[in-house]
Amino acid sequence: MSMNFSAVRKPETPMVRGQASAADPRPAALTADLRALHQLSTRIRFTRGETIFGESDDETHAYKIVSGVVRLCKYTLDGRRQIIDFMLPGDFFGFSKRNEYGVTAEAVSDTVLLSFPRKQIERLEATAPGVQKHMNALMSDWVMSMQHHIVVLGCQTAKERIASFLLRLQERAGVQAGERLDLSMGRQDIADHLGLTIETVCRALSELKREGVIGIPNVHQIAVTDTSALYELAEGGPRDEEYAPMAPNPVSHRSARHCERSLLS
Amino acid sequence: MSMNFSAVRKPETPMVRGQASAADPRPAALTADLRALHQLSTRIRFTRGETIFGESDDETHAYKIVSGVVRLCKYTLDGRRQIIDFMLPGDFFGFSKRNEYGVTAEAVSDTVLLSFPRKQIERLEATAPGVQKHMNALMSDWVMSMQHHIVVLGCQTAKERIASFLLRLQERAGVQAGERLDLSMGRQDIADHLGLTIETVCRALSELKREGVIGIPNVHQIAVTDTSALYELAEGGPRDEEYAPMAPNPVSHRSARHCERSLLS
DNA sequence: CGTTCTGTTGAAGTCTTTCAAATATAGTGG
DNA sequence: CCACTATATTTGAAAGACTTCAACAGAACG
Repeated sequence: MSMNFSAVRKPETPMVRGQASAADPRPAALTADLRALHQLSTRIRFTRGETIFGESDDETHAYKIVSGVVRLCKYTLDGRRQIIDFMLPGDFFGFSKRNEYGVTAEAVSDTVLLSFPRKQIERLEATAPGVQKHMNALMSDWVMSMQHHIVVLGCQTAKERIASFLLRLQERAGVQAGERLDLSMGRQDIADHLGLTIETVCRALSELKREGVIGIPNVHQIAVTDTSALYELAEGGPRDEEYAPMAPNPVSHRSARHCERSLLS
Repeated sequence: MSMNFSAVRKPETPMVRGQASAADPRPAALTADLRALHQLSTRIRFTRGETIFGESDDETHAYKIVSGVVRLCKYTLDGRRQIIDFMLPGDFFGFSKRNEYGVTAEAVSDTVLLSFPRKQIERLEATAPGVQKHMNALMSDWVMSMQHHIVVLGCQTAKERIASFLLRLQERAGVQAGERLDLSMGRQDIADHLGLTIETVCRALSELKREGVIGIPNVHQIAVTDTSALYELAEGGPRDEEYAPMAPNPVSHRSARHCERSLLS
């Protein structure tokens, strides 16, 4: 069973749309290189549900999202689906330094993408050091995000997973306090991302709503009313608690009985 | 909550120990570069349970395993632990292009490592193109492996996870058919890697043993007697079934009711 | 050879899934 | 613009898988 990475998201940059922002904090030479990168791109549209590339397709292009949302998923032989991650506007995906993508990319909503020929990127990487560095940074962020998601899937309860998901989406989408979060993906997509069933996702959302942590004005919008409550759920402790003295309070849920932690060291 | 990647495993190379093998299929210049890399390394030992580096430690060194096993893990504020992956002899870990490691590395067994100063690697990357390529390949493999693990955690039952784990370990360790698989890690480690409890790990192993799929000569060894049975469990279908026509048979477990797959396209 | 740690098995409890049904939303054609 | 159909979401109730608690067995170690 073969697979590989092929997606990454812009680090901090709030939400650059199609062009490096003028307020980009990176050195001038670097942004110049990136601008060169953008010269190579072509605009493409995909409609809701459309497949952008398949897991074993030849990796000919990389993509950057202008608008819309894309899901990167893997299918098992018996038809189970795991959504590795969602890609939001400004995110870059579909490059893996390998021959096939390793994940399937599908449009969650109607989507506009910039398409970059792989050959061109590689040529540019060789000459423009900024591009190389940039790609590495993207990959680094992508790995970070996957590590985090492994923790979510490995250690968290349904409600905690939903909390993590909402917080991360809120951050990435650059939603301000008080603003509403747009969910372009359906409940089934969320379920397949978090390793839950659609019913469990619904119930967890309903419960958070009942508790007053979030509001659900309509199916595709969430209003986070109590961010710190979400944090406590998602991170397993109150916000801003700079690394407590290791396993401080008696843990309640999901196997946390292994706080030995190197008796030596 | 910050994190980043910092580990990778040699791709196909069965199990190089400390030095690039003579049978290395890569171009000569590349292996020369890698040889240069190895000039930079220092030998270090760690004893069972010892911490090699912490999640937020400054990323000063990368490591390659000569012998022993290392676990890369993340701890939540309330003390839950998730083992992102185990590193085996020949594996390279602890480089992330970021400032901190993002994961904690601990010796599962007594371990001998080669330690590479980060600065030196970077210098070498700049001059030796082979090193740069090599690092990218390692990172690419690492991402692949994490994507696979996300599928395991997101879609699989306890028994399936154990099957996936055993198969992957068997492959990586280069265990031949009939040979026994050495488990240096304890049951709790396996549990924390697979998002299960230690009891569930035991029960799943016992069941596989009862079914005649594996043998357990002693706690730290597994004899895989029926590899294809393990495959069917791990991959959700028989071995060598080149991409069935999408969701062929009625799926039994863990939410596989979403086989819409782009009605357009 | 006893103490301690790790692994194994049993039984009860919990959370999530599954199955089922109702409600809401979106899309279509009149 | 409305009625109607298809799709998506929500909720309930029962079943199931995994966890938790508890006790025991076995290996490791001094």
